[in-house]
Amino acid sequence: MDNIQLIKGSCFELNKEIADESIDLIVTDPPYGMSFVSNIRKIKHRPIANDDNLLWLPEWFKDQFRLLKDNSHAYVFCSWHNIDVFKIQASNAGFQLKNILIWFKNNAGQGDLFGDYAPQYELILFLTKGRKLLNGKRLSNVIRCPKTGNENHPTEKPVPLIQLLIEKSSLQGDLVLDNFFGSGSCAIACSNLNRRFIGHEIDEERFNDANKRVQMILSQTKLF
Amino acid sequence: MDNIQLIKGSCFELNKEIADESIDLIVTDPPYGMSFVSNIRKIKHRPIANDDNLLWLPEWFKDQFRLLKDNSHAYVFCSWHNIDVFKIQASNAGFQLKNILIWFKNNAGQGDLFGDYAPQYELILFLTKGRKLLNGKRLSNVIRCPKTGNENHPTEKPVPLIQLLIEKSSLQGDLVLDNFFGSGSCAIACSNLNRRFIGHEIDEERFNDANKRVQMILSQTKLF
DNA sequence: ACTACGGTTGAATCCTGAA
DNA sequence: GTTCAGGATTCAACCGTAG
Repeated sequence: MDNIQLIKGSCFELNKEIADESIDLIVTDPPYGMSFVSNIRKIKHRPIANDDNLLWLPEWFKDQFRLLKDNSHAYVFCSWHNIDVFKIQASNAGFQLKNILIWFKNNAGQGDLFGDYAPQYELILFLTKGRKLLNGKRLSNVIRCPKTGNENHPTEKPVPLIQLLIEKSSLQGDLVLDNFFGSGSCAIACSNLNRRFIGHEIDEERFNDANKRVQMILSQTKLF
Repeated sequence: MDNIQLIKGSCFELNKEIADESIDLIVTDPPYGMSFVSNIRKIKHRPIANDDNLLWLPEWFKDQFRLLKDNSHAYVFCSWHNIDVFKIQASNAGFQLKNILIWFKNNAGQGDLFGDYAPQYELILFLTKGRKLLNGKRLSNVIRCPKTGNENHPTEKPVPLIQLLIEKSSLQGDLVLDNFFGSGSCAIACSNLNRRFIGHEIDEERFNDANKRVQMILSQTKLF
């Protein structure tokens, strides 16, 4: 059985195949519910699946709570636009919202150029099921990390950022779940840190890209 | 008539004396609804009035909306603990939530030392009534500013931070409202920037302290 | 190690014009 | 009138390179 499992398909279906309380850590970047299509690039990226509404969110959070072991952590990215919905639904599902972390990016986004402040952060819900201590020294809830990304994955999360979260909340050999792995940053972080990984991605093209990216890392790892 | 008016009493009552659409800008730091009593200091500070629940929030936001001129801005501090309530009630009152700013402090707070990330920011709701452009160059929605404060006012907001918000969203001579002026930072910022100010504080001791602080600034200003 | 400088980028929103 | 789709737009911060 592979330690890094990338599965193509809908997490809403595929989660049913995962046993209750079998996951040590959740790190995921779900659709924000913003119908986001970047307009900055000449070639527009494809819309993000399930990004047009958040009707799936309540059941999804409940499923995450079911899958996670007791005394474990979950990190869920979101934006301030829907922070109220994410916060309320995470609580409804049984999670304790322990903190809201700030991913403070290197450069700002666009938006209303004259009537608004420039967006330069994203939020990360830090959720707990039971009580678990964080590894290592105490960190701030404002985390500075340069953005990565490309035309195919404008919402890609930096591997170093994901690695930080994984190291704070899991040990080697632990099983990490990411229902929306997108560009595959979490899989790569898990590979780098010797965590087991199971992830889902419904978009075929994104799945293939991430698969290539991960396979390249895995093959490099084997070489040394 | 004084340009800087500090009024002792409940804003819920005293707002009734203010005419509709007579305020150019709102900058305020209401009770966060956390029943916050600091354990850090030897002399525990007195509980914050109206901090045991947020039942007053819907009507308060509606009143703020009534008082504010069209095409104007409001800045309301809050913490992530109740961001959902603040966000929803601000919208219900008619405001557009244009952004959520991050006040990124220089040093972190306490809290759960082993099971949590250290709190190092506070949130500021950036609300609009109608459309108004920001003055000056485009700023990030993450604002770095060192924390100030003392034993009497553990939640004191830095004058430079308040001045930044006031300068972005108002002109000289404009009238700024702060229903919960606490340590009086907003009054001082207004004095420094030649804005008119009207503010309320229900706690007698805090009112007196702020009054002294402001009178000292005003008397210094007159000397030169 | 430090400074200077050019190149690149951005989970967006507004406005316009067509339907 | 109203909705909707598509195009145009900021500049500050950061990075990499060179001196």
